[in-house]
Amino acid sequence: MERQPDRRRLRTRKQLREALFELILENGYDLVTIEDITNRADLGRTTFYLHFKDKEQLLLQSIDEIANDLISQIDPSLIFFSSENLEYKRQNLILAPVKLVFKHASENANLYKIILRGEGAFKISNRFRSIINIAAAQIMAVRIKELEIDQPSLPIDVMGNFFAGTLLTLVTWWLENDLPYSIDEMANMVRELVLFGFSKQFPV
Amino acid sequence: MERQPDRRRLRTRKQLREALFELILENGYDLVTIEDITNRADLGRTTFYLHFKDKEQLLLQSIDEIANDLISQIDPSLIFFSSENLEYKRQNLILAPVKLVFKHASENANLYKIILRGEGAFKISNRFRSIINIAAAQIMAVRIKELEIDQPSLPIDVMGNFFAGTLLTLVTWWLENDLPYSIDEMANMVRELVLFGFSKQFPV
DNA sequence: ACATTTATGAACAATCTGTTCATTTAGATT
DNA sequence: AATCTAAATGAACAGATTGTTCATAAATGT
Repeated sequence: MERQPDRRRLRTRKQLREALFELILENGYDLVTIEDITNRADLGRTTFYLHFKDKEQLLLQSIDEIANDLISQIDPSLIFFSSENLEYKRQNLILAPVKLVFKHASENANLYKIILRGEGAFKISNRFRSIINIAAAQIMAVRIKELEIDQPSLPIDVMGNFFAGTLLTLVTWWLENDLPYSIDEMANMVRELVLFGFSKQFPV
Repeated sequence: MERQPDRRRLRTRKQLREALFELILENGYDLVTIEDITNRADLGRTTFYLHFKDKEQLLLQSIDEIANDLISQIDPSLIFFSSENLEYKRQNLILAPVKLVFKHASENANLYKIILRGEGAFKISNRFRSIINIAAAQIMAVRIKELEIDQPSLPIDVMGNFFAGTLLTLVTWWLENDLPYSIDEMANMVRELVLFGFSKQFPV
Protein backbone atom coordinates (compact mmCIF):
# COMPACT_ATOMS: atom_id res chain seq x y z
CA MET A 1 0.00 0.00 0.00
CA GLU A 2 3.04 2.27 0.26
CA ARG A 3 5.03 2.68 -2.94
CA GLN A 4 5.93 5.66 -5.02
CA PRO A 5 5.62 5.70 -8.70
CA ASP A 6 2.26 4.82 -10.15
CA ARG A 7 0.33 7.76 -11.53
CA ARG A 8 -2.92 5.91 -11.06
CA ARG A 9 -2.51 5.64 -7.31
CA LEU A 10 -1.71 9.31 -6.92
CA ARG A 11 -4.48 10.40 -9.26
CA THR A 12 -7.05 8.15 -7.62
CA ARG A 13 -6.20 9.33 -4.12
CA LYS A 14 -6.31 12.95 -5.17
CA GLN A 15 -9.70 12.46 -6.80
CA LEU A 16 -11.09 10.68 -3.76
CA ARG A 17 -9.83 13.40 -1.45
CA GLU A 18 -11.24 16.25 -3.46
CA ALA A 19 -14.55 14.47 -3.93
CA LEU A 20 -14.81 13.96 -0.17
CA PHE A 21 -14.05 17.62 0.56
CA GLU A 22 -16.65 18.81 -1.93
CA LEU A 23 -19.33 16.46 -0.69
CA ILE A 24 -18.76 17.28 2.98
CA LEU A 25 -19.08 20.98 2.28
CA GLU A 26 -22.21 20.36 0.20
CA ASN A 27 -24.08 17.86 2.35
CA GLY A 28 -22.27 17.50 5.68
CA TYR A 29 -19.95 14.71 6.77
CA ASP A 30 -22.61 12.32 8.02
CA LEU A 31 -24.57 12.22 4.79
CA VAL A 32 -21.60 11.39 2.55
CA THR A 33 -21.45 7.70 1.57
CA ILE A 34 -18.53 5.85 0.03
CA GLU A 35 -20.54 5.45 -3.14
CA ASP A 36 -21.16 9.22 -3.27
CA ILE A 37 -17.42 9.76 -3.10
CA THR A 38 -16.51 7.25 -5.80
CA ASN A 39 -19.31 8.49 -8.06
CA ARG A 40 -18.09 12.05 -7.75
CA ALA A 41 -14.54 10.89 -8.36
CA ASP A 42 -15.61 8.72 -11.33
CA LEU A 43 -14.23 5.58 -9.76
CA GLY A 44 -15.61 2.19 -8.86
CA ARG A 45 -16.79 1.79 -5.29
CA THR A 46 -14.38 -1.05 -4.53
CA THR A 47 -11.49 1.15 -5.59
CA PHE A 48 -12.02 3.26 -2.48
CA TYR A 49 -11.20 0.31 -0.24
CA LEU A 50 -7.95 -0.30 -2.10
CA HIS A 51 -6.71 2.98 -0.64
CA PHE A 52 -8.55 3.78 2.57
CA LYS A 53 -10.31 1.93 5.34
CA ASP A 54 -13.19 4.39 5.52
CA LYS A 55 -14.20 8.04 5.23
CA GLU A 56 -12.62 8.87 8.54
CA GLN A 57 -9.17 7.56 7.63
CA LEU A 58 -9.15 9.58 4.43
CA LEU A 59 -10.08 12.76 6.29
CA LEU A 60 -7.70 12.14 9.19
CA GLN A 61 -4.83 11.53 6.81
CA SER A 62 -5.58 14.78 5.02
CA ILE A 63 -5.59 16.62 8.32
CA ASP A 64 -2.28 15.10 9.35
CA GLU A 65 -0.67 16.13 6.09
CA ILE A 66 -1.97 19.67 6.31
CA ALA A 67 -0.96 19.93 9.96
CA ASN A 68 2.57 18.72 9.28
CA ASP A 69 2.86 21.16 6.44
CA LEU A 70 1.78 24.02 8.70
CA ILE A 71 4.13 22.99 11.48
CA SER A 72 7.06 22.79 9.08
CA GLN A 73 6.42 26.42 8.23
CA ILE A 74 5.81 27.72 11.74
CA ASP A 75 8.77 26.04 13.44
CA PRO A 76 11.50 27.90 11.51
CA SER A 77 9.59 31.16 11.94
CA LEU A 78 10.00 30.70 15.70
CA ILE A 79 13.66 29.74 15.67
CA PHE A 80 14.30 32.67 13.40
CA PHE A 81 13.64 35.01 16.29
CA SER A 82 16.68 33.98 18.26
CA SER A 83 18.86 36.32 16.26
CA GLU A 84 16.76 39.46 16.09
CA ASN A 85 16.66 42.60 18.14
CA LEU A 86 14.21 43.17 20.95
CA GLU A 87 11.90 45.68 19.31
CA TYR A 88 11.58 43.52 16.21
CA LYS A 89 10.75 40.55 18.38
CA ARG A 90 8.02 42.39 20.23
CA GLN A 91 6.40 43.40 17.00
CA ASN A 92 6.66 40.14 15.12
CA LEU A 93 6.85 37.22 17.50
CA ILE A 94 3.09 36.84 17.37
CA LEU A 95 2.54 38.45 13.99
CA ALA A 96 4.80 36.21 11.90
CA PRO A 97 3.33 32.80 12.80
CA VAL A 98 -0.22 34.17 12.78
CA LYS A 99 0.25 35.45 9.25
CA LEU A 100 1.48 32.01 8.26
CA VAL A 101 -1.68 30.43 9.61
CA PHE A 102 -3.96 32.81 7.68
CA LYS A 103 -1.97 32.24 4.51
CA HIS A 104 -2.06 28.50 4.99
CA ALA A 105 -5.82 28.62 5.65
CA SER A 106 -6.54 30.56 2.48
CA GLU A 107 -4.44 28.14 0.45
CA ASN A 108 -6.32 25.15 1.85
CA ALA A 109 -9.67 26.80 2.40
CA ASN A 110 -11.88 23.74 1.81
CA LEU A 111 -10.09 21.52 4.28
CA TYR A 112 -9.82 24.30 6.84
CA LYS A 113 -13.55 24.92 6.62
CA ILE A 114 -14.22 21.23 7.13
CA ILE A 115 -11.93 21.08 10.15
CA LEU A 116 -13.10 24.31 11.74
CA ARG A 117 -16.79 23.58 11.21
CA GLY A 118 -16.23 20.47 13.26
CA GLU A 119 -17.37 18.11 10.52
CA GLY A 120 -16.66 14.49 11.34
CA ALA A 121 -16.05 13.10 14.76
CA PHE A 122 -14.55 14.76 17.80
CA LYS A 123 -11.05 13.51 17.16
CA ILE A 124 -10.98 14.87 13.63
CA SER A 125 -11.15 18.56 14.43
CA ASN A 126 -9.34 18.05 17.70
CA ARG A 127 -6.28 16.58 16.08
CA PHE A 128 -5.81 19.91 14.35
CA ARG A 129 -6.89 22.10 17.24
CA SER A 130 -4.43 20.46 19.59
CA ILE A 131 -1.65 21.23 17.12
CA ILE A 132 -2.59 24.90 17.08
CA ASN A 133 -2.73 24.86 20.87
CA ILE A 134 0.79 23.45 21.03
CA ALA A 135 2.03 26.06 18.57
CA ALA A 136 0.42 28.83 20.63
CA ALA A 137 2.06 27.50 23.78
CA GLN A 138 5.42 27.43 22.01
CA ILE A 139 5.06 31.00 20.83
CA MET A 140 4.30 32.14 24.34
CA ALA A 141 7.18 30.14 25.76
CA VAL A 142 9.55 31.74 23.27
CA ARG A 143 8.14 35.13 24.09
CA ILE A 144 8.51 34.67 27.82
CA LYS A 145 12.04 33.33 27.46
CA GLU A 146 13.35 35.76 24.85
CA LEU A 147 11.88 38.82 26.44
CA GLU A 148 12.98 37.73 29.92
CA ILE A 149 9.73 38.63 31.57
CA ASP A 150 8.06 37.56 34.77
CA GLN A 151 5.64 34.71 35.01
CA PRO A 152 2.10 35.80 34.18
CA SER A 153 -0.64 35.64 36.81
CA LEU A 154 -3.08 33.71 34.63
CA PRO A 155 -2.54 29.95 34.19
CA ILE A 156 -0.23 29.41 31.21
CA ASP A 157 -2.61 26.75 30.00
CA VAL A 158 -5.48 29.22 29.90
CA MET A 159 -3.38 31.74 28.02
CA GLY A 160 -2.37 29.18 25.41
CA ASN A 161 -5.98 28.17 24.86
CA PHE A 162 -7.03 31.80 24.67
CA PHE A 163 -4.41 32.56 22.03
CA ALA A 164 -5.19 29.48 19.95
CA GLY A 165 -8.92 30.00 20.41
CA THR A 166 -8.78 33.59 19.23
CA LEU A 167 -6.70 32.64 16.21
CA LEU A 168 -9.00 29.80 15.18
CA THR A 169 -12.12 31.85 15.85
CA LEU A 170 -10.95 34.60 13.53
CA VAL A 171 -9.70 32.20 10.86
CA THR A 172 -13.11 30.52 10.92
CA TRP A 173 -14.94 33.85 10.67
CA TRP A 174 -12.61 34.92 7.86
CA LEU A 175 -13.14 31.79 5.75
CA GLU A 176 -16.90 31.62 6.33
CA ASN A 177 -17.20 35.27 5.26
CA ASP A 178 -15.18 34.80 2.07
CA LEU A 179 -11.97 36.53 3.13
CA PRO A 180 -13.28 40.10 3.63
CA TYR A 181 -9.87 41.38 4.80
CA SER A 182 -6.27 40.79 3.75
CA ILE A 183 -3.98 38.35 5.52
CA ASP A 184 -2.00 41.21 7.05
CA GLU A 185 -5.14 42.94 8.30
CA MET A 186 -6.42 39.75 9.90
CA ALA A 187 -3.08 38.98 11.52
CA ASN A 188 -2.94 42.50 12.95
CA MET A 189 -6.44 42.10 14.36
CA VAL A 190 -5.45 38.87 16.06
CA ARG A 191 -2.32 40.48 17.48
CA GLU A 192 -4.32 43.48 18.67
CA LEU A 193 -6.99 41.37 20.40
CA VAL A 194 -4.59 38.85 21.91
CA LEU A 195 -2.25 41.49 23.29
CA PHE A 196 -4.72 44.21 24.28
CA GLY A 197 -8.28 42.83 24.12
CA PHE A 198 -10.90 45.53 23.91
CA SER A 199 -8.83 48.03 25.89
CA LYS A 200 -7.70 49.97 22.82
CA GLN A 201 -11.18 49.86 21.29
CA PHE A 202 -13.06 51.71 24.00
CA PRO A 203 -12.45 52.79 27.59
CA VAL A 204 -12.81 49.81 29.90
CA MET B 1 -47.19 14.25 19.79
CA GLU B 2 -47.68 17.36 21.92
CA ARG B 3 -49.71 16.81 25.05
CA GLN B 4 -48.93 17.31 28.67
CA PRO B 5 -49.80 14.78 31.21
CA ASP B 6 -48.60 11.25 30.65
CA ARG B 7 -45.81 10.18 32.96
CA ARG B 8 -44.71 7.55 30.52
CA ARG B 9 -43.98 10.05 27.76
CA LEU B 10 -41.94 12.28 30.01
CA ARG B 11 -40.07 9.41 31.59
CA THR B 12 -39.33 7.79 28.23
CA ARG B 13 -38.04 10.99 26.72
CA LYS B 14 -35.86 11.71 29.68
CA GLN B 15 -34.38 8.22 29.56
CA LEU B 16 -33.71 8.47 25.84
CA ARG B 17 -32.04 11.83 26.24
CA GLU B 18 -29.77 10.76 29.07
CA ALA B 19 -28.88 7.53 27.31
CA LEU B 20 -27.92 9.47 24.21
CA PHE B 21 -25.74 11.89 26.19
CA GLU B 22 -23.92 9.08 27.96
CA LEU B 23 -23.32 7.10 24.80
CA ILE B 24 -22.06 10.09 22.83
CA LEU B 25 -19.54 10.89 25.54
CA GLU B 26 -18.48 7.24 25.74
CA ASN B 27 -18.25 6.32 22.07
CA GLY B 28 -18.70 9.46 19.97
CA TYR B 29 -21.82 10.61 18.14
CA ASP B 30 -21.26 8.63 14.96
CA LEU B 31 -20.99 5.26 16.65
CA VAL B 32 -24.22 5.53 18.63
CA THR B 33 -27.10 3.55 17.09
CA ILE B 34 -30.79 3.84 17.91
CA GLU B 35 -30.66 0.35 19.37
CA ASP B 36 -27.75 1.37 21.62
CA ILE B 37 -29.86 4.22 22.92
CA THR B 38 -32.97 2.15 23.60
CA ASN B 39 -30.93 -0.64 25.17
CA ARG B 40 -29.25 1.80 27.53
CA ALA B 41 -32.62 3.37 28.28
CA ASP B 42 -34.25 -0.04 28.78
CA LEU B 43 -36.83 0.58 26.10
CA GLY B 44 -37.91 -1.14 22.92
CA ARG B 45 -36.31 0.10 19.74
CA THR B 46 -39.60 1.08 18.12
CA THR B 47 -40.40 3.26 21.10
CA PHE B 48 -37.68 5.67 20.01
CA TYR B 49 -39.53 6.44 16.79
CA LEU B 50 -42.72 7.27 18.69
CA HIS B 51 -40.89 10.28 20.06
CA PHE B 52 -38.12 11.34 17.70
CA LYS B 53 -37.34 11.13 14.02
CA ASP B 54 -33.69 10.29 14.58
CA LYS B 55 -30.64 10.87 16.77
CA GLU B 56 -30.14 14.32 15.38
CA GLN B 57 -33.61 15.57 16.23
CA LEU B 58 -33.25 14.41 19.81
CA LEU B 59 -29.93 16.19 20.18
CA LEU B 60 -31.05 19.36 18.40
CA GLN B 61 -34.14 19.57 20.58
CA SER B 62 -31.98 19.25 23.68
CA ILE B 63 -29.73 22.03 22.45
CA ASP B 64 -32.67 24.30 21.72
CA GLU B 65 -34.05 23.78 25.20
CA ILE B 66 -30.70 24.45 26.87
CA ALA B 67 -30.12 27.50 24.68
CA ASN B 68 -33.52 28.98 25.46
CA ASP B 69 -32.94 28.37 29.14
CA LEU B 70 -29.60 30.20 28.96
CA ILE B 71 -31.04 33.11 27.01
CA SER B 72 -33.87 33.51 29.49
CA GLN B 73 -31.25 34.00 32.17
CA ILE B 74 -28.91 36.28 30.25
CA ASP B 75 -31.52 38.67 28.86
CA PRO B 76 -32.69 40.04 32.23
CA SER B 77 -29.09 40.32 33.37
CA LEU B 78 -28.52 42.75 30.50
CA ILE B 79 -31.64 44.83 31.00
CA PHE B 80 -30.78 45.03 34.65
CA PHE B 81 -27.89 47.31 33.80
CA SER B 82 -30.04 50.19 32.60
CA SER B 83 -30.52 51.40 36.12
CA GLU B 84 -27.05 51.09 37.63
CA ASN B 85 -24.22 53.54 38.08
CA LEU B 86 -21.33 53.82 35.68
CA GLU B 87 -18.60 52.21 37.73
CA TYR B 88 -20.76 49.23 38.56
CA LYS B 89 -21.56 48.84 34.90
CA ARG B 90 -17.93 48.85 33.87
CA GLN B 91 -17.14 46.17 36.37
CA ASN B 92 -20.09 43.89 35.78
CA LEU B 93 -21.46 44.34 32.29
CA ILE B 94 -19.23 41.57 31.05
CA LEU B 95 -18.78 39.73 34.32
CA ALA B 96 -22.45 39.08 35.13
CA PRO B 97 -23.49 37.27 31.91
CA VAL B 98 -20.17 35.42 31.72
CA LYS B 99 -20.70 34.04 35.21
CA LEU B 100 -24.14 32.91 34.16
CA VAL B 101 -22.66 30.96 31.26
CA PHE B 102 -20.11 29.17 33.45
CA LYS B 103 -22.80 28.34 35.99
CA HIS B 104 -25.10 27.08 33.30
CA ALA B 105 -22.30 25.00 31.75
CA SER B 106 -21.46 23.32 35.06
CA GLU B 107 -25.12 22.52 35.66
CA ASN B 108 -25.44 20.93 32.22
CA ALA B 109 -21.90 19.65 31.84
CA ASN B 110 -22.66 16.59 29.71
CA LEU B 111 -24.63 18.43 27.08
CA TYR B 112 -22.16 21.30 27.03
CA LYS B 113 -19.29 18.90 26.45
CA ILE B 114 -21.18 17.29 23.60
CA ILE B 115 -21.90 20.65 22.02
CA LEU B 116 -18.46 22.12 22.51
CA ARG B 117 -16.63 19.02 21.34
CA GLY B 118 -18.47 19.43 18.08
CA GLU B 119 -20.14 16.01 18.28
CA GLY B 120 -22.78 15.55 15.64
CA ALA B 121 -23.12 17.53 12.49
CA PHE B 122 -22.08 21.10 11.77
CA LYS B 123 -25.48 22.58 12.50
CA ILE B 124 -25.65 20.98 15.92
CA SER B 125 -22.82 22.84 17.58
CA ASN B 126 -23.40 25.88 15.42
CA ARG B 127 -26.94 26.35 16.58
CA PHE B 128 -25.55 26.93 20.03
CA ARG B 129 -22.46 28.87 19.00
CA SER B 130 -24.53 31.32 17.00
CA ILE B 131 -26.63 31.99 20.09
CA ILE B 132 -23.54 32.79 22.13
CA ASN B 133 -22.34 35.04 19.32
CA ILE B 134 -25.60 36.95 19.38
CA ALA B 135 -25.43 37.31 23.14
CA ALA B 136 -21.86 38.59 22.90
CA ALA B 137 -22.88 41.13 20.28
CA GLN B 138 -25.76 42.26 22.53
CA ILE B 139 -23.46 42.71 25.49
CA MET B 140 -21.10 44.82 23.43
CA ALA B 141 -23.97 46.85 22.01
CA VAL B 142 -25.25 47.55 25.51
CA ARG B 143 -21.77 48.46 26.61
CA ILE B 144 -21.21 50.85 23.74
CA LYS B 145 -24.59 52.49 24.23
CA GLU B 146 -24.63 52.69 28.01
CA LEU B 147 -21.10 53.93 28.32
CA GLU B 148 -21.51 56.38 25.44
CA ILE B 149 -18.22 55.57 23.82
CA ASP B 150 -16.85 56.01 20.34
CA GLN B 151 -17.06 53.37 17.68
CA PRO B 152 -14.21 50.91 17.92
CA SER B 153 -11.67 50.62 15.09
CA LEU B 154 -12.00 46.85 14.74
CA PRO B 155 -15.05 45.44 12.91
CA ILE B 156 -17.84 44.94 15.42
CA ASP B 157 -18.41 41.51 13.94
CA VAL B 158 -14.84 40.50 14.68
CA MET B 159 -15.10 41.77 18.23
CA GLY B 160 -18.30 39.80 18.83
CA ASN B 161 -16.70 36.62 17.52
CA PHE B 162 -13.61 37.25 19.61
CA PHE B 163 -15.66 37.68 22.77
CA ALA B 164 -17.84 34.63 22.13
CA GLY B 165 -14.83 32.60 21.01
CA THR B 166 -12.85 33.40 24.14
CA LEU B 167 -15.81 32.55 26.34
CA LEU B 168 -16.48 29.21 24.65
CA THR B 169 -12.79 28.34 24.50
CA LEU B 170 -12.41 28.80 28.25
CA VAL B 171 -15.69 27.03 29.05
CA THR B 172 -14.49 24.09 26.95
CA TRP B 173 -11.12 24.03 28.66
CA TRP B 174 -12.79 24.29 32.07
CA LEU B 175 -15.19 21.37 31.47
CA GLU B 176 -12.59 19.13 29.84
CA ASN B 177 -10.24 19.71 32.80
CA ASP B 178 -12.89 18.91 35.42
CA LEU B 179 -13.56 22.43 36.67
CA PRO B 180 -10.13 23.28 38.15
CA TYR B 181 -11.21 26.82 39.11
CA SER B 182 -14.35 28.36 40.58
CA ILE B 183 -17.00 30.03 38.46
CA ASP B 184 -15.94 33.47 39.72
CA GLU B 185 -12.29 32.81 38.96
CA MET B 186 -13.08 31.65 35.43
CA ALA B 187 -15.37 34.62 34.77
CA ASN B 188 -12.67 36.99 35.95
CA MET B 189 -10.14 35.35 33.64
CA VAL B 190 -12.49 35.79 30.70
CA ARG B 191 -13.07 39.42 31.60
CA GLU B 192 -9.35 39.99 32.00
CA LEU B 193 -8.47 38.43 28.65
CA VAL B 194 -11.33 39.98 26.71
CA LEU B 195 -10.71 43.47 28.05
CA PHE B 196 -6.89 43.49 28.30
CA GLY B 197 -5.50 40.46 26.47
CA PHE B 198 -1.96 39.61 27.52
CA SER B 199 -1.08 43.24 28.25
CA LYS B 200 -1.45 42.86 32.02
CA GLN B 201 0.36 39.51 32.03
CA PHE B 202 3.69 40.65 30.65
CA PRO B 203 5.08 43.72 28.90
CA VAL B 204 4.02 43.76 25.26
C1' DA C 1 -63.62 -0.01 36.25
C1' DC C 2 -63.04 1.70 31.79
C1' DA C 3 -61.33 4.11 27.83
C1' DT C 4 -57.26 5.79 25.91
C1' DT C 5 -52.63 6.33 25.29
C1' DT C 6 -48.16 4.29 25.26
C1' DA C 7 -44.75 0.58 24.95
C1' DT C 8 -43.50 -3.64 22.83
C1' DG C 9 -41.59 -7.18 19.69
C1' DA C 10 -41.80 -9.40 15.35
C1' DA C 11 -41.37 -8.80 10.67
C1' DC C 12 -40.18 -6.18 6.53
C1' DA C 13 -37.82 -3.50 2.73
C1' DA C 14 -34.23 -0.40 1.88
C1' DT C 15 -29.67 1.40 2.37
C1' DC C 16 -24.88 1.24 3.36
C1' DT C 17 -20.80 -1.17 4.57
C1' DG C 18 -16.84 -3.96 3.85
C1' DT C 19 -15.12 -7.94 1.57
C1' DT C 20 -13.99 -11.52 -2.23
C1' DC C 21 -12.89 -12.72 -6.85
C1' DA C 22 -12.44 -13.08 -11.68
C1' DT C 23 -11.64 -9.85 -15.40
C1' DT C 24 -10.16 -5.72 -17.74
C1' DT C 25 -7.32 -1.76 -18.13
C1' DA C 26 -3.38 1.21 -17.55
C1' DG C 27 1.33 2.12 -16.27
C1' DA C 28 6.16 0.80 -15.89
C1' DT C 29 10.13 -1.62 -17.79
C1' DT C 30 13.02 -3.51 -21.15
C1' DA D 1 6.58 -2.36 -29.31
C1' DA D 2 6.03 -6.18 -26.41
C1' DT D 3 5.65 -7.69 -21.91
C1' DC D 4 5.23 -7.80 -17.04
C1' DT D 5 2.99 -5.95 -13.09
C1' DA D 6 -0.06 -3.17 -10.46
C1' DA D 7 -4.46 -0.96 -10.29
C1' DA D 8 -9.30 -0.44 -11.34
C1' DT D 9 -13.58 -2.65 -12.09
C1' DG D 10 -18.19 -4.73 -11.40
C1' DA D 11 -20.82 -8.44 -9.69
C1' DA D 12 -22.05 -10.77 -5.78
C1' DC D 13 -22.34 -11.51 -0.84
C1' DA D 14 -23.19 -11.19 4.34
C1' DG D 15 -23.95 -8.19 8.04
C1' DA D 16 -25.65 -3.90 10.30
C1' DT D 17 -28.65 -0.25 10.69
C1' DT D 18 -32.57 2.29 9.57
C1' DG D 19 -37.36 3.41 9.52
C1' DT D 20 -41.90 1.53 9.11
C1' DT D 21 -46.19 -1.45 10.00
C1' DC D 22 -49.10 -4.08 12.88
C1' DA D 23 -51.13 -6.81 16.39
C1' DT D 24 -50.74 -7.24 21.35
C1' DA D 25 -49.75 -6.06 26.09
C1' DA D 26 -49.20 -2.75 29.67
C1' DA D 27 -49.67 1.55 32.02
C1' DT D 28 -52.03 5.84 32.79
C1' DG D 29 -55.78 9.28 33.44
C1' DT D 30 -60.53 10.04 34.53
